[in-house]
Amino acid sequence: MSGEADDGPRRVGRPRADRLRPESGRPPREELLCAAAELFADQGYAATTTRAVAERAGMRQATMYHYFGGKEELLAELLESTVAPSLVLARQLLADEGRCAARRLWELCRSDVLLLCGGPYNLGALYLLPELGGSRLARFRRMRGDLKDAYRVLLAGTRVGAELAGDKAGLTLRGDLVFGLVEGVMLIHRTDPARPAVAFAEATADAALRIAGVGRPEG
Amino acid sequence: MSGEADDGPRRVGRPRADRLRPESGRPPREELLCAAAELFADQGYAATTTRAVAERAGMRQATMYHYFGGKEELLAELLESTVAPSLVLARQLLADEGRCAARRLWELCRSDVLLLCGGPYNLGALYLLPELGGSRLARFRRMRGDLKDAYRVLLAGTRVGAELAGDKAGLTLRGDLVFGLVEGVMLIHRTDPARPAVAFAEATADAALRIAGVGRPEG
DNA sequence: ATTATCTATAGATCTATAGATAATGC
DNA sequence: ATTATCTATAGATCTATAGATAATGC
Repeated sequence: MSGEADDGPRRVGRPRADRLRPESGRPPREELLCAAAELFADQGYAATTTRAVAERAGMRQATMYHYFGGKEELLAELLESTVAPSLVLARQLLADEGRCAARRLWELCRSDVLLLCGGPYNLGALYLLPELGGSRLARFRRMRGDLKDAYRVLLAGTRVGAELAGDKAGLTLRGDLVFGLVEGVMLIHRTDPARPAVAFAEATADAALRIAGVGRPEG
Repeated sequence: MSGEADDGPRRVGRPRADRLRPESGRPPREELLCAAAELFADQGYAATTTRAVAERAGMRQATMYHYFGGKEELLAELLESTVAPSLVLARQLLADEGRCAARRLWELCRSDVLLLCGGPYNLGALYLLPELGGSRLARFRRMRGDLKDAYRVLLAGTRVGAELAGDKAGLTLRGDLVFGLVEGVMLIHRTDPARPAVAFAEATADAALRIAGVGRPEG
């Protein structure tokens, strides 16, 4: 009994005004990112106002600028945080040359779908925003390009990849189709978010290998 | 020699101000729709202003309201005009029970991709807009749902569909994956619009049948 | 008279900044 | 003193309407 409440608001700075949001406990920066993720995915980037983001995070509009330089900074950070884990996994899988390439490709697909559809917000929908052409998002686009390359390299390592070794365009096409499926299923998920994500991710990975032209590899 | 210029501007009403746009000759309503399609697909719906649409169509902002009630009306008309031809084809194919279901499914996929990627503007990108939840777009959403149903019915008619006859959820899942691929490849097309659309459409249809679990049917 | 367009603008935003305020920390 | 927040607002939009204008049609 130290004389203060549970998770007592022993926080520096002027207290917040409305207590509409019930003090999530998370740091404000994180609250802002989550609020932005949800709103961007739901209503789109351009249609989301800084006021909406801030107020969903429990603070007034101007306070957001204490943490972020503007809306675009929020978007860039969200996008990069979404693609980064996939890229880490992709590099691990690329390096793990002992294992069957088809199996590694399957794992990458599964993990990607899960990451994009499994979270509390439909982060995957961010990939579909038309604003991705923006200049500050160059780093994200590069990361996404690297990820797509990883898909292609893994595909090239499969039995089908070996068959297509001479046909560079054909290999790129198949890689793009696989990558397109993985990103495309996020649209499906948006339509029907009730479906269990894990089974959906595995079914998508299976389908990706069928596109590639190899069957599902054994565990 | 009737005494007037080529396609002489014998048009009623006050002449346009700037002659920045070189008189396309098409009716203004159509010019507006094309301008909107291009801008919505490129920059997104919310980020596109009525001024931008009107001026790309060669008129002043206010003049747009002579033809459309507002931005949302433009979007609704564009979306419906995009999905309508697919739906017509889907119904024809559903009725044509004499032919192999897999072959019909292949044709639907091919035609859809071509329609969405092949046009002068990337109309397919409109499907990805987050604004599709809006109330005035209910009719479009219903049409899109009907189209998805057609995919499912055609899939059910294939050899694989017969195998899955008992497994309703499994059949829905496969149908969604096929439909997801077709819509997803538009993302790919956005990244690389240079690739020839016809070959791309056929490759996507092939991939769709591989997802479904049937090989490419003969001509 | 009818039509298609224009100019002008009211009203409603939205972003980003300036400066005040109310906590804790020392 | 430092920090996180607030209030207030300037400046820049953007939408939609009102009303004028410049053609053709009769």
